[in-house]
Amino acid sequence: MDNHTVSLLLYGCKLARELESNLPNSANQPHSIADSCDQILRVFGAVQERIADGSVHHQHGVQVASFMHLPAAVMPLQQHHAQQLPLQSYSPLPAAPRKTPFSGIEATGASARRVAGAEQLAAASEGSDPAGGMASSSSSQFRQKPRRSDVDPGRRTVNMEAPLYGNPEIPPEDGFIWKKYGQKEIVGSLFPRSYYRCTHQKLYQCPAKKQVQRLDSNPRIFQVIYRGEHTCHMFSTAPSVASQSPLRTLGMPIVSMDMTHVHPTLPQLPAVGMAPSMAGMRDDTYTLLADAMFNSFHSGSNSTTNSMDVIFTSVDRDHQHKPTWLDAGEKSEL
DNA sequence: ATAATTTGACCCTA
DNA sequence: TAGGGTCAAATTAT
Repeated sequence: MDNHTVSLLLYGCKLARELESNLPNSANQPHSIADSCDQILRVFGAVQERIADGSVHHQHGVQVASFMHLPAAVMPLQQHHAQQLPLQSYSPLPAAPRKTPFSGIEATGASARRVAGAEQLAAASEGSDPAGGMASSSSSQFRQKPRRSDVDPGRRTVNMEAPLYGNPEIPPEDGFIWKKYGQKEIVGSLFPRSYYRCTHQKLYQCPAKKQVQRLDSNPRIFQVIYRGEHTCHMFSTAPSVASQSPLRTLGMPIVSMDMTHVHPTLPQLPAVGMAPSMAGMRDDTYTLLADAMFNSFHSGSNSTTNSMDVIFTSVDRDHQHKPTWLDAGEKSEL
């Protein structure tokens, strides 16, 4: 059995372990479980095929890195690994496409589907009454005066439908991690408005905020008003950056640790989980590779020597900064 | 023990 | 002055 097949096998085992550990949380999300099972089956199916084919794909370099060669078919849905997001279903609302928090971001696989869904949910109401549905259920007596936030140029409004499964009162995930800091009853609105800020606001001075309010006219729909841009393209909070990556074609979840996007006043961050050799890596490709590998492997938090160390040790050794685990053809593409 | 959420009070703007 | 946005102590969850 070649390294690639072994890697696939280990990957399948990893998925199975994750399914097991997440089972208590996703017991009421049969689709999530079904997706995980399906993916596990596909991975093991691929292993079976490779064994049956006697496919020997001799590879040099670091064994675990050959996950990067996984066929696209077995890679989707892995945003779940990146940040333990509950897999939720979105029902797109008819609305004109517009800028969203995901604008400028391309992705493939489930990640792309999730983002695309959010894009489709983008409301046509930017610049309109922030109370949105409130207006539909209230007469002009509740017409809100335009406030400072209404003319905020950085404001984006998105309508998102509640997940099909789970508690419909919980607003759907949008790929970022938010910390709730307030809730207000809004005059003329049946539902309170919740205020969230990026969970990394303190650590990275990320200014991103959002307001979430259910529409009076359709309580299943959440109007989400985003304000401020994420500067915390670190760890697993943001779908993030760089659209041109070979990884996207593999459907890898991309979560950037690109330090160039972090607030300029910040000191050099300790880069938790990063091997020292990451620090000097400027090339986006390597950053993205690192992100993908980090997110793919780091969920097993108890393994202190994760594959990242192996990978970047090998990268470090390579003065040309070409990962040793890439095929020659792939190297030439970088 | 720590992190996240709730909620009343306060501040700012129209 | 009303109402939206934020703060921060208290409460709850993990």
